Amino acid sequence: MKVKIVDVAKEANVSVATVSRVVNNIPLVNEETKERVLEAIKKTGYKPNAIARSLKIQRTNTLGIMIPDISNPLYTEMARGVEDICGIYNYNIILSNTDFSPDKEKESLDVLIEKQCDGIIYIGKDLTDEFQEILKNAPSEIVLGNVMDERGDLSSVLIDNESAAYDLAKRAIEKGHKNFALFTDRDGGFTSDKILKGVKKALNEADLSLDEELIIPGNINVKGGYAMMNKLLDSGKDVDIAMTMNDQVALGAIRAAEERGVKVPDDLAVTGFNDYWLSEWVNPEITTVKLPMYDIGAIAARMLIKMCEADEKESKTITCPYEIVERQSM
Amino acid sequence: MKVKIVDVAKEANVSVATVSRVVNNIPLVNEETKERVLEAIKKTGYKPNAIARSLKIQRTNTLGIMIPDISNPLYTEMARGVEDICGIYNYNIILSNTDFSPDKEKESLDVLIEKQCDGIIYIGKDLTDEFQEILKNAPSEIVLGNVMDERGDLSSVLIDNESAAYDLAKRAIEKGHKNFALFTDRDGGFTSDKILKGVKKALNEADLSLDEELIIPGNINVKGGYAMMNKLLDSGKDVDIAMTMNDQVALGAIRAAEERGVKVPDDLAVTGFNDYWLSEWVNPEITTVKLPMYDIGAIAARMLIKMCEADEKESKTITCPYEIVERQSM
DNA sequence: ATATTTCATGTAAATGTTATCATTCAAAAC
DNA sequence: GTTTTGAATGATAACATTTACATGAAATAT
Repeated sequence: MKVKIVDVAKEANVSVATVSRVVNNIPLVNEETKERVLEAIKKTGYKPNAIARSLKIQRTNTLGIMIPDISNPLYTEMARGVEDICGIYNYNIILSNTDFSPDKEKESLDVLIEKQCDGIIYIGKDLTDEFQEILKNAPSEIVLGNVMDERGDLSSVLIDNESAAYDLAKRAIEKGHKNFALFTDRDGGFTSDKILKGVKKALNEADLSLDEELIIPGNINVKGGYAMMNKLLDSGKDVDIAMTMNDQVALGAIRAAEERGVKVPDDLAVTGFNDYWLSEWVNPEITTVKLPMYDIGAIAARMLIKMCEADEKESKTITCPYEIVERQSM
Repeated sequence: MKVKIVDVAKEANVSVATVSRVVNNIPLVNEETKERVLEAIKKTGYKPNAIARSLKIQRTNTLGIMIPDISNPLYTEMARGVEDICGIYNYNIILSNTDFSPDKEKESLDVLIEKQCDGIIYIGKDLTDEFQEILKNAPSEIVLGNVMDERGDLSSVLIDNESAAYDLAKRAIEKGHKNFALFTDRDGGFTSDKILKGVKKALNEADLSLDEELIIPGNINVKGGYAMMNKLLDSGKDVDIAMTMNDQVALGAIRAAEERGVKVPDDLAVTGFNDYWLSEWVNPEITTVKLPMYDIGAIAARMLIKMCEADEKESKTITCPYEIVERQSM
């Protein structure tokens, strides 16, 4: 049988209130009795029941985190950032994979709310109007990670993907590239849109244009990159550079190119997006833009915890800096 | 103010008991009143309070998972396996990073127990006697993931790393390799020990021996691999093959070798361990052994949930199969 | 000496559920 | 017409805490 607060109270010959006081480090308890209670706790092996405690104090010290796929390197860094901050502030994390499925997202959110998470971090690649509405009405505090609430006012911490893509494209233009191909996300989404926009803007400013047929959609992973590059090469079009949405895609693309005898970067430049550790360990090393995914998670968590503790209700959006990192593939 | 069961009861003009019955899908409630209650739930926006429920029924439907580092590809797959199974059986996950720190492990465990997790999955690279004792006495059910309890009887699901290393080394010997180097974990641990043992066994059987000076310890990541290979090459010893404990290490090692003009696999073979998706996308593709990390997580979770639901207390250990996958680096 | 303050402790209500037991009421059985 | 059954519902005691309030004793002030 599990030992509870009344058991240690009996053991120490005090009331449960007193035990509760020493457990929660509330002063106003005599040093000597405190000693006795501590003794009793050790002897009985008492561990407070956080569930009962939460019910009473109406806080769980728990954050819910909705994330598309914890095993996807894109998201795992963010999760770690959240985790580390939670560790510092003594919060726990309930994890929920959503797999980009709206149904799973709704389900997850319900569960997190029912479990009385003090706050919830929503990480995804897009935010539908419908879900925005649902989040807005949630009883828990909400912060969006790497997702923008374009029509609403939910707090969020994100990256200016459009500028990042713009900068990277501009750099490419400066290097003399003129004929661009762009590998986009077949499932669309916020990030993909912004990158497309940024690239187009850079091209426009340089009086270049993007051949719509060279906007090639595919899956955002190595295989997808491999496939998209093959499609590009099959098209027979004249291209200087292929910009991708992600380093893994770039890796797959480079592989496909080299298998067909196309040298990167001499015959064709390739860029990644969202620096991944492996990108400087492959050959050629991938030129990309470094996005501080860990920081996004950490900042979002800190923000959320602040929202939970103070009732500082004003919603903020924080934009994190990125950094173009030029390596060998362009 | 949050709406609770009594609010719904008032709205629907029934007792809380009845509402609870319809929420929990207990029969014996009239179809018409059920309708009315459902209506009231929708109208009030009632969401059951899982905390209160858990307190009453003495179960949380929550699994705790202790994991060294969620952002480490080594562990992230396992986490995903756990997650998926939990999704199916309607459990939630409380995540706790331990960073290989015994102190953090103890802390984590306490928190998970206090939060009344029905079961806990411990993932690590080693199990100290002290912690084994602590786990054995924990009030929650415990399953070890990829960790062996050598002197105890805790349930676990693992891989026969020794055999895997043995098989891989044997394959190397068959290919004519004679002079082995081995890159081990500077921090030691269960996996590292077993691999060393397996390799030695294979060598012994072939009347070969392992030069103790060619057992090179280092960090288990790309940089570590890079450093260990440089150390090996600096030694000037005559070596055919370097076996590593992990694909990332192999990647770093290969890079170091090629930078020094040592061709892999022609001048020197390199093997990885624990197949990682990137290993077939780099050049040369890495020969390794594929360990079903996802499955370990999934099986551990399924086992744990079974232990929580039936009080099937007998402890089991399940060993998962591995597979040598020969690619280009050896 | 009495009144007042301060400190240490105890009592008990409240947190939002579930589940046991009791109750009601109608229909069926006698 | 009375008794029995059984289905539907309600009252309420847990579940393990925290905390506002009450109490009592000792110390201080009057």
